[in-house]
Amino acid sequence: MEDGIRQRTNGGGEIPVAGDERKETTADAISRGKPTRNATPTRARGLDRAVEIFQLLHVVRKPIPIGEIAKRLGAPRSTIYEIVNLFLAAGILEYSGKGAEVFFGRAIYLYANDYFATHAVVRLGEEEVRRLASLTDETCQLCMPVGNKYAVVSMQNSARLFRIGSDVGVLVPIPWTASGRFFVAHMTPAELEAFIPPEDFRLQDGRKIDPALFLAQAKSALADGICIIPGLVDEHATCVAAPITDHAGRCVACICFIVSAATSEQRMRELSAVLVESARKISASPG
Amino acid sequence: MEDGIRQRTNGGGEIPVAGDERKETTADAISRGKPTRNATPTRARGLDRAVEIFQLLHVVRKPIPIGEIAKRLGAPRSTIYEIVNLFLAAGILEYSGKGAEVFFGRAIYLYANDYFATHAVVRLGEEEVRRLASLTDETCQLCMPVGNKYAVVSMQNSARLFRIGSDVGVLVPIPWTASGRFFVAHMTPAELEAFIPPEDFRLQDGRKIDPALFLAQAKSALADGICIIPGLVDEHATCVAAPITDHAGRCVACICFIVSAATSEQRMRELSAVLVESARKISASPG
DNA sequence: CCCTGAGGTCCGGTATAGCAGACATGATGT
DNA sequence: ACATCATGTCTGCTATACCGGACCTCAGGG
Repeated sequence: MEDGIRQRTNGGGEIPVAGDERKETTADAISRGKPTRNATPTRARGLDRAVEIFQLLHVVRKPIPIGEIAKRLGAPRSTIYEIVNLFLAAGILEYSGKGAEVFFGRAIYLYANDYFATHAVVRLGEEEVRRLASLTDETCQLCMPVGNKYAVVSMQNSARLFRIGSDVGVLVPIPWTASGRFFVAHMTPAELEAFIPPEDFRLQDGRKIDPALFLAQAKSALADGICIIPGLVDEHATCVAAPITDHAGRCVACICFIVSAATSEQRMRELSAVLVESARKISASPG
Repeated sequence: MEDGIRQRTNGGGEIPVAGDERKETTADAISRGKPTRNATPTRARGLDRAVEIFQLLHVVRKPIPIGEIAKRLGAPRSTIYEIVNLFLAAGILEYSGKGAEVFFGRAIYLYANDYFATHAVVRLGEEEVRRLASLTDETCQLCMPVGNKYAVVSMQNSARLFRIGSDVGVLVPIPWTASGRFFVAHMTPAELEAFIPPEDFRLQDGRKIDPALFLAQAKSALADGICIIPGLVDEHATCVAAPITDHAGRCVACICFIVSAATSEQRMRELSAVLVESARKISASPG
């Protein structure tokens, strides 16, 4: 499934992935306003290619031929073969689908297991998502930031199902939902501008979000401990989110509901209370 | 492929991790009897370091400081910092635990989700493991090969719990269990010798397994469609496994019970029948 | 048949990524 | 106080990893 804003890559060197910033290497560099303007189309190194391959596989979400990877990345075939073969041997990628196609491998799966085991937030968060969804019969999600996007880590649809744009695991621009507000609430306007790719302020339906308004919403959401934003993912949907913080008080995840915009104020208050309670419970835990 | 004189770049310091063979790149190369001769301790490339980092994190199974990674890999600190920072920016690794420690990141988790979604075997296998464990009240596992080891992908302990040596995700030498038999049953003795590191034929209690006997057991297991081996993981445990095959008939996973060695023959037959049935059901599915 | 376009391998040259090691900093211990 | 150790950054030299491109095979399709 293509999600809207894809520009067909017409023989170019640009990766067709919706926003990514693999050029920035250190965490510090992200907040810096580094223009990333690199003049010469120069030789790339294997590690960068590797990351690009992972990101590409993630957005296509299905096995693709090795040659296709090279084509989409605008990279030399020989190089991609070399790298992919290395990862195949390590089990990080594996042949999948019809013969010549590759995808993520078992090793990745095991590594994710390790991640899961050490992260109480994810473990407990997924539990809470299931619990809240069955308790309230609303669509509930656990979201976490990934680079300059965020991802739905876990989702439970309500019985009276409501159309949801995003799938589990897909990277979504931060301005697109209420949850995103919490991930940037601590930033200055300059930091925000450096952090969010400009195109991410454009919603799926074409409307633009004003960065200043966005940041104001974020600050006020942080102060309130809850964020309610209507009409973002969908004209008829409202997003309610509460922040989950680590021991240092930084927002590391959000738990949220996607509800009908027609939901009564009374019920919104109830849902908010439930979210805040859940978020607090998870935040308290170590990890 | 007739010229054996190709000098595969075989450098790289030895990683102190129990067996790994990331140097062999193609599936074909695995069956070749390359002795992994290691020449000069030369400069390693970033991609190899990256794989080593992943494998190290996987075996320690908890966040560790970046400097510690360098030390354990015998790699220059500056290099490891560079690579780790790159992966931190991509969300593949992330700071975790106390400040300076790093571990697998959210991106890995999302990639694993993609893997899971495209692999019916894993999805259905995990279901079956839960079902069989509750049905029979025995410890049940789903196992898959990873490189020249195998991993427990999913495990459900029985109520009357029985001491199990391996944890989910840990890489285990193939000769150590009944399941392993199926992964190598198609090989010739020469292929087997090239594939399994010699030290893997030594069990935890020090006993050695004869490769010839091992292969004989494997062949007969394949013919029977079931494999019952007592006293491998533990003197008082017996391993029962059935193979799950892909559309081409190759064994891609095993589902197995770990039961007491005192289990009656009658019950072993019942358990075997259940396993075979489950394995057949999963094998039939596409993916 | 030949032509095209896949998948996959191999090779030599050169831009550059990795290495060694210095340096700054902040804990910790005695 | 000093000594020790760990984290993290930076720099210049040079071994080599990436690249371009040739090459082979196989599978259609006309």
